[in-house]
Order: sequence, then C-alpha cells, then structure tokens
Amino acid sequence: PAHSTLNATSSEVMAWLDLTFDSHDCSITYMSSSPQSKYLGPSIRSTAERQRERIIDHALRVFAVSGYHATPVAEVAAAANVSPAYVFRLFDGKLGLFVAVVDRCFSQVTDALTAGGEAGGGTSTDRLDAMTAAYVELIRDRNLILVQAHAQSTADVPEIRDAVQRGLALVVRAVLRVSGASEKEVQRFIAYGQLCHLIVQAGLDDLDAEWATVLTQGISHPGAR
Amino acid sequence: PAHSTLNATSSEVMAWLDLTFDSHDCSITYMSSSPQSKYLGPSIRSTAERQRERIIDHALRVFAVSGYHATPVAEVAAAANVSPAYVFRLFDGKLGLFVAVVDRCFSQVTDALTAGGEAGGGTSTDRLDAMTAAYVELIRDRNLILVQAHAQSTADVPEIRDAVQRGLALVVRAVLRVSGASEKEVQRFIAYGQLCHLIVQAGLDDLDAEWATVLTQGISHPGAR
DNA sequence: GCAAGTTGTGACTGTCCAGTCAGTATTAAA
DNA sequence: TTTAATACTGACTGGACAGTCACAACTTGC
Repeated sequence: PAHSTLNATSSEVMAWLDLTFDSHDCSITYMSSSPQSKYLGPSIRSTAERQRERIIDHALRVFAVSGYHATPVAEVAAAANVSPAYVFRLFDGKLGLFVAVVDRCFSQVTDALTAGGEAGGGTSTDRLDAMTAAYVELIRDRNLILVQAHAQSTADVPEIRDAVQRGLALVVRAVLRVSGASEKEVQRFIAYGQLCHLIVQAGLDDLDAEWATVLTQGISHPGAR
Repeated sequence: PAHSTLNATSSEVMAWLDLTFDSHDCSITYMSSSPQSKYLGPSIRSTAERQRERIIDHALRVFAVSGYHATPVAEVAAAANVSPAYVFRLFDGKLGLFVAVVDRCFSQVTDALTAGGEAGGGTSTDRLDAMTAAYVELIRDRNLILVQAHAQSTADVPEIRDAVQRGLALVVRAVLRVSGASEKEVQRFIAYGQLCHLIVQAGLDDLDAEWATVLTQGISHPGAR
C-alpha cells in the first residue's frame, strides 16, 4: 500500500501515532511536513535509530512473556507495527535484538536502583533498604524481572551470557557504590532479588498455600493483584 | 538393522551396556537369556518402564544445557541411544517428557536436602546449615540446578508451571519439616539457593572480577574447577 | 507350532521460523 | 529536476523439528 500523508489508512495512522506515543523523546516537529532544516544538527537522531529504540521497547515486553527461543521475531515486529524484515535490517539477527533488550533491561534496573538508593537515608543499611523498596516497586511491571530471568537461563549462548555478565556487573557495582554496604549485605540483596524472580516466574503471589507464603513473605504486595 | 543377541554391532552392545550402566536399579539377570520365569512377579517392571526412567535420566542432562525450547527431542533420543519416535511413544509429547524431567529433578533435590538435613546437628540452624552444605554439594553436578532454572523460566507453559509449583512445594515443605527452622530462615535458604542458580547459569565462578566475587562469596568452591 | 502382545524404528509430513533480496516509497542533497 | 540516500516491505527460501504411522523384530502364552 502506498504511503500518502494525506489519505492514509487507519492502520497507517495508528502506526504513526504509535511512533509518537510510546517512544521516549519523540518530537512531532520532526515528523511534520514543515521543513525545519535548521534543526538538523548532529544532535538529531535518524528515524532508524529512533525505530531501534522503539522496537527494543516493544521487544522487551514481548520477550518477557516467552523468552528468547519461544518468541518469533515476527511477534516483536507485529507489536512494533513494523515488518519482520525491517527488524532484521535494524538488528544483527534475532540474537542482536535480544542482546539489545537485555542491555536495556539491566541499565533500566540499575537506574531505578540508583535513584532509589540515593533517595534513601544516611546509613548504608538505610540506603540498601531504600534500594530494596525500589526493586520491589520495580517488579510491579514484571517485564524487567522476566527478561532478566529469561536472559539468565539462555546464558548458554555466549553473546547472551556476556550481556548478562555486563548487566550484573553494572547492578552490583551500582549497589556497592550507592549503598556503601558491605559485600555480604550486597550479596544478600542480590539473593533476595533472585527470590523475587522465582516468585514472579512461578506466579507464587497468586497462591496462598503455606509453602508459597513462606517464600513470598514480605516481598510480594498482596494488594497489587 | 536386525537385533540378534549373538552377533550384535558394537553400537548395539554399547546401548545394552548403557542400559545396565546408568539406570538406577537395573538388574542384569533380566536381560540375560536364561529364562528365570519365577522372578517375573508383579514387582518386575517392564522394560518400557525402565526405558522411561533411563530416558528421563539422559533427558535431564540434555535439557540442562539448553532448556526446553532449544533442545530437540532427537537430541535426547540420541543421548539415550533410542529413536526419536520411541521417545514420543513413551512420553506424552515433548512437554510430557520435560515435565517428567522436572518432577524427577525436584524430587532428587528434595531427597538430597532431606538426607543432608537429617545428618545435621541438634539445633534447627545446625540442620539448616547442613542442608545448605548438602545443596552446595549438590550443585557440583550442575544439571539439577540448570534444569530447575530452565523450568522456572518456561513457567509460562501451564503444565511446566504446575510442575515447578509441585516441586517447590516439595522442597519447601521438606526444608521446613526436616530443619524445623522458622519461615524467615527457610525463605533465606531458598533465596540463597536462587543465588546459586544465578552463579551457575551465568558462570560467575569462573570469573574473578570484584563484582563477581561479591556474589560467589562463600558459595562456589574455587578448588572444584 | 502359532497367535497376541510388546519393543522399537525408518520414513515421512506439515508447520513454523530465521534470514535474504529485490524492489518501492519517501526524503534530502545537488 | 535529477541523483543519491534512507526507510521500509512483500515474497520468498532453506532448514529444523514435533509428531505420526505402518511395519519389523522379538517375547510370551498356549
């Protein structure tokens, strides 16, 4: 179907709206027909690069459900309103896409933890507690947790294992630095983070058996769901 | 190729040896040509049932590497020296096979923990420590850990999620009962167990960066590898 | 001997999916 | 206006893999 700015089909309009909607810093001015050539400096990012970011966002959500191997690229493409071929054009294969998603995932987690920790109290345990709270808040949106977990269990693929190690290094260093807590405390922090993964993956917060509550004790928010 | 007991090819002999080797309670007498019909009571299990057990054993090792979706049934069949068709005959699809593997995995973990805990000291923390030691010992053979982790991240498949929940119930109840520790302590125990999963999956014990040692602190055995 | 059941397989099929490529539409530069 | 670059897609391919089925071989009961 031909792309005309004036008489576009509804799906094309949706795709366009989608673009302006869920991208982070998408300014409509660039999309408008008025020629503002002055704005085109080195700071402007090509739409390809913006598409990349956009697709990563959608891919994060889609991969969160079924993980790397069980998720066809076509599904990601459909979620982003793009053809599968274009996804392969923008990323170095399915693997490159997934690695990009994992990197994004860990950096988002690190950001959230850092922000939470720096808002915390004066003592190191105060800050670590604040970071714990930030993490618990983070898993409201289960996607980050799920992608992390899926990445871990696909770590037999070298590129993914590298990404996981990169990401873990980022997180651990941030927690050490921001909280100032001891190594043992940080280890404990990560251990309980992994417990969160288990709870989310296995859907334990929907259960009320005694064995399940032993694990979800003080972690899941019963009011949330 | 025809199956003759007298002039068998080497691979057939291997298959036969394999059978007597890695099955748990496989008695050679049943395989021998001497007719001991008296032994055929209700206690004897058909070879099909023994093959099932044998295939589960091999499948455990094979699935441990790449998980459910990335492992073709043919690979399991090859490891067990059996045709893929026969695996499908013995199990209810690939899913049935994997669920059987997961069940076996959790019950083995439970057994090891129970044995370790009962050998432990008099206080509940003593016994919990003993169980921790048993778990650390268990992950020498990474297969159980890896299958557990893979099962968790494939929990979006209902049957697998159920198996994971069954298995977790088994483990948590056993730890509670045998150790007699408080719920908080048991939760901590499981949390550090999940940390072990991360260490094994991401191969952190092969690293000596500071961030990695923060996580492996007191858990991995540096001498082992 | 033969009949019935069990163990096991080769050869196939249908489907799904990663990745490619040639080509079109749109925009920017000259 | 032409030229070049960029954004984007439809239509295809080649391979992998879950699952099936008819059939072979062996065992056991009679």
